[in-house]
Amino acid sequence: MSTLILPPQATPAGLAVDVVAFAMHAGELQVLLVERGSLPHARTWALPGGFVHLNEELHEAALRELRVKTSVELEPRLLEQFYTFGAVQRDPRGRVVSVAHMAVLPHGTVKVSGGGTALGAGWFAAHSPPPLAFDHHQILSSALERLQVRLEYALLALEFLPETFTLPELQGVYEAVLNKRLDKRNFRKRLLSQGILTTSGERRSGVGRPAQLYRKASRVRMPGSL
Amino acid sequence: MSTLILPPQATPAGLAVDVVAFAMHAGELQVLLVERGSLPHARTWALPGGFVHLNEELHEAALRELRVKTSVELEPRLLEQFYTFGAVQRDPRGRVVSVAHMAVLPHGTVKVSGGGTALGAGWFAAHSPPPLAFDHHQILSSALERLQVRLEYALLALEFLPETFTLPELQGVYEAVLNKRLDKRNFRKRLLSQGILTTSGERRSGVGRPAQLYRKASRVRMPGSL
DNA sequence: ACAAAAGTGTTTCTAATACACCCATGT
DNA sequence: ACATGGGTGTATTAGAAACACTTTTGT
Repeated sequence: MSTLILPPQATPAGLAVDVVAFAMHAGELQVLLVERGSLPHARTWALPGGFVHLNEELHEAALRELRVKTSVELEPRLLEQFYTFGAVQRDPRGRVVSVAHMAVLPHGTVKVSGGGTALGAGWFAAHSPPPLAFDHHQILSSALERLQVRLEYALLALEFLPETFTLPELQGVYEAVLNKRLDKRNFRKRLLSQGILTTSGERRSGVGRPAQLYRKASRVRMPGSL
Repeated sequence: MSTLILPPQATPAGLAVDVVAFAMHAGELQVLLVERGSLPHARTWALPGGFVHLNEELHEAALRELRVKTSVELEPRLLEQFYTFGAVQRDPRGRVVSVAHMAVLPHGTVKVSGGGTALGAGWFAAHSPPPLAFDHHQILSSALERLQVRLEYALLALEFLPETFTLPELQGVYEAVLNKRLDKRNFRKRLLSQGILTTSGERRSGVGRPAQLYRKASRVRMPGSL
């Protein structure tokens, strides 16, 4: 396997990544956007993203762009590629394909600020975003769909919360992501019957009756075991 | 929105597409492979694919590569992007990302031959393929998973068959894709209760009792209608 | 007549839904 | 005491799964 050069028909397209980073704030599903500081679309809100470096894996590039452009410090709890947007005219500068990633940031990720070429960064309601640069509105819609599909599957909702949380908080994540109300009793039945939560024995105070705290079960219960 | 040139940090990576084209032959799920005629991996089986042209949409490139490399003439019944493989070292020639597509070819797609740089083309058992070039084994596995997930959803199984077909044939598609046996009675109940099939009134002859022919319902029955 | 493949019903179990009241705490 | 939010149980329905024999044709 000798090292060859790319053949002449290889298109030197620009290779970019964009990141749709979700988090829960104020009981709402929010998405992290940056204000572009350079052309095209200067001073327009956009998804954090940029060009992939030559010796950088796609997910590394996504992580780097997220960190540099928004100054978030916490590790994303999930970061996965979900679709590649490659329409010929999607970027006025030339042929640029963007491998779009979806990220979930844990609770506590609030402070963000611009970095690199971004003038600023901020959180916006994911279901009603401001006007966005390029085809980023399409990318966001597509990410929302994927997030909704993956919510049940794979305990994804837990990634939005701190280590311990109450059932009403967890239900809030479901409702914010699915953008609809759920029945409290059925929700609890469904979640608890899966055996993936254990009570943390403690209670959190506030207005009204305190809620039981839960955490992810250290070892997931197999069907048939106690 | 003026036309700018790509900034210096834009990586000129090679942009390729690969196509995992499935079809049913001899009661088995098969995948279309080509024998590479040039380096690297010359004389190794690989997925049909190649570089995207500068003014070509991704799905157009996938369709072109499928046609040129394998000489298939029929239109794919489904052709959709499913994942982008971009590991830095996946191609010894340099940085090449491949937007992988999954295709379903209808019944009757049998004759294939090499074209372009492909020495030959052929059908192989999708669940036990020969050794493949690059990371194509991983791409194939990934496509199989996606195919299985999408099988129920969207009447995908019908795309493997000719316009009219028998229920045992349809069940054969499910069994071949899922790689497991299904119960005949439950299968028929499930499919017929969806109201998406109508009998074609005719019967096909062969060994044993002839089977009823079906076709996709011209207008899908809505819940509540007759 | 027999071999081969198509066709057919019932029972059981599980999961989803709809729905209304009592409980524990802070003020 | 009351306002606030947390917690609980039952009945109904729909879909999934398990399971064996009869029918129609060609030879």
